Amino acid sequence: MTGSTENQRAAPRSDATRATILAAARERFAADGYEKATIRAIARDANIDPSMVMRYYGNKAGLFAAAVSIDPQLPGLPVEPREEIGRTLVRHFLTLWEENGELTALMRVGATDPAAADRMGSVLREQLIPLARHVGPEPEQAPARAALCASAVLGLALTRYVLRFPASVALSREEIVDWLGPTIQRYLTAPTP
Amino acid sequence: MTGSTENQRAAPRSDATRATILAAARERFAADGYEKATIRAIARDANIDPSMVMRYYGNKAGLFAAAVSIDPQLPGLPVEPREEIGRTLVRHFLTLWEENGELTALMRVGATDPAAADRMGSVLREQLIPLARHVGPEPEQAPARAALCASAVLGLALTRYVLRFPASVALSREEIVDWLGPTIQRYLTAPTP
DNA sequence: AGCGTTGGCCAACACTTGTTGGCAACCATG
DNA sequence: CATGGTTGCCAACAAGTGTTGGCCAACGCT
Repeated sequence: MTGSTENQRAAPRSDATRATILAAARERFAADGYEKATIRAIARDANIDPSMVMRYYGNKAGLFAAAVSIDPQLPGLPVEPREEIGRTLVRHFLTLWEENGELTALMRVGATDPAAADRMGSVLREQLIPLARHVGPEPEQAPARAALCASAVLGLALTRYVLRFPASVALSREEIVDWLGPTIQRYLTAPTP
Repeated sequence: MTGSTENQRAAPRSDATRATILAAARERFAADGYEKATIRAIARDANIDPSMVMRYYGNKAGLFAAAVSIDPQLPGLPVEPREEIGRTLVRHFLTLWEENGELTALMRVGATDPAAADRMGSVLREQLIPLARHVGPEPEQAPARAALCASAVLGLALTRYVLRFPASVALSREEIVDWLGPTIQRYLTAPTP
């Protein structure tokens, strides 16, 4: 099964539908969450038979795992104007969220599924906390500071992209950066209050 | 059917199981979200037959509506040391969240169900925005300021009570007040950045 | 006692879900 | 041409869902 020693005869057209399924899955998961996004609905969106989804991705969990891959490249961020890191982070997360809607899906699912929740937590553990340790004072406070940053960023994502509060959706990118930037900056670098 | 012109003969013992069902429903909804919290599971928790749930609450939606009633009495808050309103609000929300877990249920459900999302939004509309209008400068900015406060508070609730990030759970009540208080204060009262 | 009302359970319905196996068409290679 | 693997669809399965109606036991009344 897909174990190919010499599979170079031009991409089979299955790859096309494979991608189509994945795209449909992303949209559905983002829009409806895990349970309400049924395989049948996803297959219908992709103009494909439900059984094909199973063939390509094994089961629903596998499809979800494939649909939502997350890695905000935090280590690649410019830390340099150190008093600007708050704004930089907010901008980074905003583009991240607007470019791929899978993040919304991940939040919707994480609200009920522990596995997805842990997946979000891994970003905190492996990227945000190290960043906080690197950029802020008193390294042993890094987890707390990072958690606060996460709550600020995810809170905005929640009200804006998941719950879609009109007042939150109405905020412009610049407003958000101007308001949230200093908050993140303080959470990361300010001395303990 | 239940159309009673004269139903005053002392609380029937059905009220007891009625309450038992409601309690079980709250826990299940909070723990599992709307779809995964099945009527059968709730009934099992309440040591009752599933059909009783239907009899008492009509249908699943009705049960959820009854289980999750939310009204943070924001208007009743002391606004007075006006430079303390940030801390006051954070403390208020923390106790609110710790006293009744239905709020966690509401967030879990709001992540996928638009009706529940709107229900959360109503709190913003009817209580937070008026508060922001009353306490902050430039009343026409009240929606934006209130939305930012909501994102901060809900973000913490998300990471702490829903996703249960260890780093967020580890925060003490005082730490949270000390960190989030100034943030809310700034969102509400600071001049436009 | 007999009566109706109430609180409760059981079994079943109709439906949707994820998932599986069999079968028809294609397409490149021998 | 034949062959074998790929790509796809159809029909069905078993399990779980919300929901309904009928039946039984206990209680309060006259």
